[in-house]
Amino acid sequence: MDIDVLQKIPLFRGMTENEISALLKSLDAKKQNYKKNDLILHAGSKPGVIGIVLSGSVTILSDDIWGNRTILSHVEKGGIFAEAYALLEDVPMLVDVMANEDCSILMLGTKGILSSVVSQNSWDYKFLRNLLLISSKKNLNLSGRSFHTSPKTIRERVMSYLNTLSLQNDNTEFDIPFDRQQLADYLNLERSALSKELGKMQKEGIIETRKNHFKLLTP
Amino acid sequence: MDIDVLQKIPLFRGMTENEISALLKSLDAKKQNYKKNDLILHAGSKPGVIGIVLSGSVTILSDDIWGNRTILSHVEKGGIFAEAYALLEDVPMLVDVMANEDCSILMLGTKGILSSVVSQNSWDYKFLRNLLLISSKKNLNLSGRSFHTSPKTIRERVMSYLNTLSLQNDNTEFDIPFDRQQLADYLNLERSALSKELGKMQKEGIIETRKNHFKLLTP
DNA sequence: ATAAGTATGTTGTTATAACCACATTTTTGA
DNA sequence: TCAAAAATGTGGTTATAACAACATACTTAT
Repeated sequence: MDIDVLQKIPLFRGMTENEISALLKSLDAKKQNYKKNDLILHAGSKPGVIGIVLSGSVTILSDDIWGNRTILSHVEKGGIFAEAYALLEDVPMLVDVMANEDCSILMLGTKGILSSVVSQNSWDYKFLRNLLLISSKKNLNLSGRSFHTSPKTIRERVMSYLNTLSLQNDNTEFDIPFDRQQLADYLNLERSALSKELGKMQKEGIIETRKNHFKLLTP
Repeated sequence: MDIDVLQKIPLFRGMTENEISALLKSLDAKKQNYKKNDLILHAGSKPGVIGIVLSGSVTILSDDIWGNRTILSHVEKGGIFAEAYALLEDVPMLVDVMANEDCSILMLGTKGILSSVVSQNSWDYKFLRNLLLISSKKNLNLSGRSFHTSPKTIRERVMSYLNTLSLQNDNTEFDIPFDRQQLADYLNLERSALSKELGKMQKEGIIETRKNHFKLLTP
């Protein structure tokens, strides 16, 4: 295990090599390799591990009992998955985790990690802190998306999203990090329907847009 | 400040009275009262505080620049809000927090709480642990909802939701915690449209339902 | 037991988003 | 710089969800 690789991962930020190797031993770290489409964790189980993507990427998905598959998200190199399930030990997973391509995963057994009431060693406090930071970021992303996708009309979803971007940039003019297809996916819309609506909004003088650059107009 | 009241709040779980009062002092705790519809925190600001609802309840909402208001969620007594923003100190709030009724709020200034690399006292480790637990739970709830609301058709959203409940209960027969209106709100649907679809699904022999009891049939 | 109130179901209409097929523009790379 | 590919836009059609208005069932309190 290359400790110096791990030091660059957000989960291990601020930790010394010694702390990381103590952590790995203590949490029974196991590196595992998967082939594309291998099932890594499955819905209904309680694996009690945090998965860290060392290479490749994984897909979070769900198959329902009628056979429909839905892709929920991807986790890239350096990202972690299943951490919420690992911490809430009695909640069964509601999703599957599958190898999106050949990948290697580091599994940390977190059983009982939240049960001690005091910091026991030099790394557990940092580990909790990093987990909390990651969890908070995921939270903000999730609630932002849920916010943008709750309106029923395309217009409202777009407005909600652009308004947020404007706030974040503290400017009515800004770039978005998506192309049209990605924006449509993010807002749970059909691409061409989104294009159509953006066109209308321009004609109505509400926005100006070219590629991923947007300008909000308030007449 | 009644410490024994705080001990019942998840954020302070496992802490002694001494620890809680040390924490309150250290985090510059301030109790504040708000009248219904008072703005407690506003979009664009970086308050750097965790809000704890001691009595009453608050609403998380967003007003966009075109004047449309969207209600995002409610936080009841004992719940906390703005914690993700408090921890990610440079992210401006994307939402407003408003008093849903007369309420009293305990504000904790968390500035720099994540900057120390070691546990400094007897409460910070417990505090981080509780925050992480709360954050993880919010995460699971958020991603679950986002999952259930991403399909475009009513049928698929309902199936997704019921399938999850079935998994959680490890049974094809279960009760849901919503009435029809609440389920519609949760799935971002119109109530009568939901009723219609549930009726269809029963006729087709996919489900059986009466009130909030459901049974999944797989023919 | 009954009336009032609330929740749920039903029907028909309308608005709108998905979908499809293709045109146009932009990007890429040879 | 040109051809190919990718991204984006447009128009028409269809499916479906929202909406409105009302009927029925189920609760609750008196």
